[in-house]
Amino acid sequence: MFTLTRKTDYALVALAGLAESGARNPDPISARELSQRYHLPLPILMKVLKELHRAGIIRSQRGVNGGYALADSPADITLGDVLAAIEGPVRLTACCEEEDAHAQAGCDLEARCPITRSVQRFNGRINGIIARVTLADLLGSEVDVPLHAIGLPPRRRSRAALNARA
Amino acid sequence: MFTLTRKTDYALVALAGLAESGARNPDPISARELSQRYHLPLPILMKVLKELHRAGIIRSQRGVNGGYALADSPADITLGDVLAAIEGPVRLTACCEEEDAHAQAGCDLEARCPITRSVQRFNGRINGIIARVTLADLLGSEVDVPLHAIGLPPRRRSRAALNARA
DNA sequence: TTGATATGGGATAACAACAGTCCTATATTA
DNA sequence: TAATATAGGACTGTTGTTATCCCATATCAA
Repeated sequence: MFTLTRKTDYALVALAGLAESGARNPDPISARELSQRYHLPLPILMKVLKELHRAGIIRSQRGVNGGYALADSPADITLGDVLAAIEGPVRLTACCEEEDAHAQAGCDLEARCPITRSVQRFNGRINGIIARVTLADLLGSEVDVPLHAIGLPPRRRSRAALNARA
Repeated sequence: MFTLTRKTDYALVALAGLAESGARNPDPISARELSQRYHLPLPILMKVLKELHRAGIIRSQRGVNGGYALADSPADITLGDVLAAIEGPVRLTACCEEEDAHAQAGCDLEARCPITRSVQRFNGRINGIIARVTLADLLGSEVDVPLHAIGLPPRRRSRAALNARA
């Protein structure tokens, strides 16, 4: 279904909160405060924030009055960064390994597979897109901007629509 | 991770096989033959083919010399059709319900969520893209064609790369 | 120095989705 | 009638997600 995990949801909301707040105030925000502001379950949010910190997306301040703040400008934090931090690298199939890895582990039909090349190329496109959508885009409801000049042929009718007609 | 399920993998390979074969020969191909040709596990492949048939993507012929064939030209079968048939509709989050549905079921932070609109828009973009990538594209290793004029700003360095530098 | 606050790093268990197997019914052909 | 092949669904083991909890460490203020 291509659905984001709930942890990723929480991560995006929390990052949006940090971005909005950080624009006005340099003080870090605690997990508890974020949890209350957006009604996110505290234990899971804490876990998510730890993972974002480990990935270098946010910086932390321990102790009283501590909390988290973005490590970079919202325009420099991408959806790809967040997905990689929470869910791991985006790979459509097992044959879409990272460049450096010893590729093609697991799939034994590789040799005669008619779609490996295309799937790998499409996987690259997806990674290219999520590497360009930034937190600033998500905040500004400007997702259309980085994607609007996409230049594709007209959208096809869905199969469901075709069947409904018959 | 955005990973396709194995059933979707099998579906795409099987459809590619049907497309290639159907271009030369109108006879249907059995599940067993597809299984042998591409080394796909037969029981799961049979299940997948049934689901593709129920979705109207392929047509079937029962009995001796029976099997499956594409219901349409490869240029008219989209990745979106296949994903919807095997994995259900593509939704990034719970707040990306189908247009007709009674939306926003489940997420209780909806009201103050800072990213709902943008995520919904991005979800729409993804559905637009998978509705334009066809089986013919996947077969012809021409996925670049429908996506190449994407006109996006340069790809950003990944966070991992930035951290490695430090 | 002590206590309160907050993050850092796991360990662990409940739950849902996926992957895979199996059985029976139905249709078609030889 | 026998063999082949799809139609439909029940069922189970595995995996990944979701969620909770515990203890260690750092910081600040009284």
